[in-house]
Amino acid sequence: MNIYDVSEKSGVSIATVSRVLNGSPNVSEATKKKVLSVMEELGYTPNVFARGLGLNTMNTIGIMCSDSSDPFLANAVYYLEQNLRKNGYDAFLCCTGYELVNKQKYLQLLLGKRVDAVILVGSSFLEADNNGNKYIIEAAHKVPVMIINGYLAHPNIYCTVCDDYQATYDATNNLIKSGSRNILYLYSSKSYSGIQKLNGYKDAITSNNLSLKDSLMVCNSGDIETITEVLDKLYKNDSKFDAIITSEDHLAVGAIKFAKKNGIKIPKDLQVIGYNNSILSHCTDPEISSVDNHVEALSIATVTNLMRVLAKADVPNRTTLSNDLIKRETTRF
Amino acid sequence: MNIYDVSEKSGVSIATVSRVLNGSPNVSEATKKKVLSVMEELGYTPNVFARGLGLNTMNTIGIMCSDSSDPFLANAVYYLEQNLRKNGYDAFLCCTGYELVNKQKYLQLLLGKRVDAVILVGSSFLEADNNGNKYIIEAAHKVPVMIINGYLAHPNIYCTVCDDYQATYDATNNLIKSGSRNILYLYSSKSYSGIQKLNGYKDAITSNNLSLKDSLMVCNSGDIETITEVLDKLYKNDSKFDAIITSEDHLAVGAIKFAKKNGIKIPKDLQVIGYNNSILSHCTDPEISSVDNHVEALSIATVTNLMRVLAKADVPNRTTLSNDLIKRETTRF
DNA sequence: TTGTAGGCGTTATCAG
DNA sequence: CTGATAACGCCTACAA
Repeated sequence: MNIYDVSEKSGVSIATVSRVLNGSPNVSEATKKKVLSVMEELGYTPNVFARGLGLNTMNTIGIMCSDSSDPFLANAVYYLEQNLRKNGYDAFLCCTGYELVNKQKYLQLLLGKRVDAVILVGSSFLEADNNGNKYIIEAAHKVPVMIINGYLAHPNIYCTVCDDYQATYDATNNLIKSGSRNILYLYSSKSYSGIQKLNGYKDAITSNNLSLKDSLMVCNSGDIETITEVLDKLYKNDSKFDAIITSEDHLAVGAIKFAKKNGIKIPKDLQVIGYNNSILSHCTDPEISSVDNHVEALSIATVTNLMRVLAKADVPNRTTLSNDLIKRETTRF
Repeated sequence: MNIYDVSEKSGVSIATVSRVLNGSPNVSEATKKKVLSVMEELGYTPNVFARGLGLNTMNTIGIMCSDSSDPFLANAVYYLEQNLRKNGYDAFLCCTGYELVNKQKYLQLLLGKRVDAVILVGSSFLEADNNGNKYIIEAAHKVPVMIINGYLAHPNIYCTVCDDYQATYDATNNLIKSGSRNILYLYSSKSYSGIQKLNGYKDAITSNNLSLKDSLMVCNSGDIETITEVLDKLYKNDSKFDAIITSEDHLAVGAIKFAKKNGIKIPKDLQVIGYNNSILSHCTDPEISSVDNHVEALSIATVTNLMRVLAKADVPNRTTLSNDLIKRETTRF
């Protein structure tokens, strides 16, 4: 079943069939109608491989994420796929894990599949060491590279980030204004956005003339239970804190559990702020005030930018979206 | 940069280059070595479109799920992608939503991309009305169709399901054995697995000589807050229940919140069982006893079966995996 | 408005 | 073991 069968059955040349297929205006209404009806009758579907061979594209975008089961990333992947499809693109999903060698290997695989562009979801793709980002830059020589929540200044790389610095700054500032003095910053990774948030925290502390303490900046990549224990230990070791701001909702869940365990009242004696405004923030009691980073908006902006890039339109290297704190029951302001 | 360039530079014909490319044994060690080094030098990558055109496959599998941001589905997609890749296949992701027309449309799109098989994740793909499943059967005429958590008896359709009937039966049974008499079954959808669970519940009730009450089987697809309200209303309307078994963890979260709101002690006066053993079951206080349906095992079994199908090996139409109840703090047994 | 013919980069079938 | 050549199915000048 190919273009020749259609051509034969409808009594026109394959060129005309092809024209109909691609909506060329240079076809008479009559033949167009005839060809279409024959296609329908035969149940003809153009072969994407042959088409790809000629046009050197199959309208496919590669989505890379370290772990698509992470709630934030899962959401991003979901919205990306939806919006890509709206624009006629299919999405290759590629879960790389967190090791550099795998990220490199999978990016190569994707390029080997001749995708039209690559979208990297999550700042975990950017290494602190710039050497670790070479593979991304190399890829950008071949196809546009879109990055969500990470920034790399290079031609053909387009980043969509949310303003994590400002959000954390504001959140910390609000905690201070509402009376907290010893604010613990709890984060799980030193990725691009992890650093942004950390800086927001630091600047808010110092600009309020409070002193920055290393003991109040804790990095731990463990799960809820681990986090609960970590906080417990800090507390028992006489670390004083009256607020916790986190880089991920599950860390905030750990904070809630820690407080309950030790009979600490939230938000009276301890304020807690989560990040991502995921379903987790609704599950606990009290429910967690959390920073909403607008995954959907991030995803839409990324796809919109990508479409412009593919259309050779002008697109800025970085697009920044603002975040909003969703106030629930773990904050006093 | 194509096979001709390599051929020319290495002084052999394109046929030989192709043989090297495909690991044919009929190539002398010497020429093989030479060709490989030239490929390396030129940074040659075979064109997947041309290859696809010849072989009529690009080693691609379509994954369809209604909503990849749902924690359970997100996990499944993650494990599927990982295991497909291990077997040399790439995955097209396709989030269809819950409307039949879209499911049909997207399945066509996927087939149009000439995928080697399709995996449907989640029982939401199976309609109660068998007419609504025609599009799946039609697809099975072209490529193997794998279904996770759904069952459709038809050639070239292979289903991997977890034993939701048994799990719900056992869970309900345990609730009864531990003293509960009025058990509320709370579910969110009448999908294939939704029905399985419901039947397990019913049979456990009747086989314990308790009476089945319509008022104790509640279907609601709302979010946590909605569920809390629904339970609240039931309670205020004097509906008596001393245990709640749910078809999804978030429903159980709603149950916890309802209990807290009304000062009901868990598990003393109310036992609660969740489903999916997702991160949500760790977030609440008390933590939720939940049925683990082994998403990873389901995904692995599906991919394993698929690989066998593609290799023309014999595969049963249905593979059933058992579930396990993970006991936490909301049950007395 | 329509048709002819060449090209896209592989694979596979025959000869040698 | 190697090489020439015909598919694979579509797009697109160029010609008519």
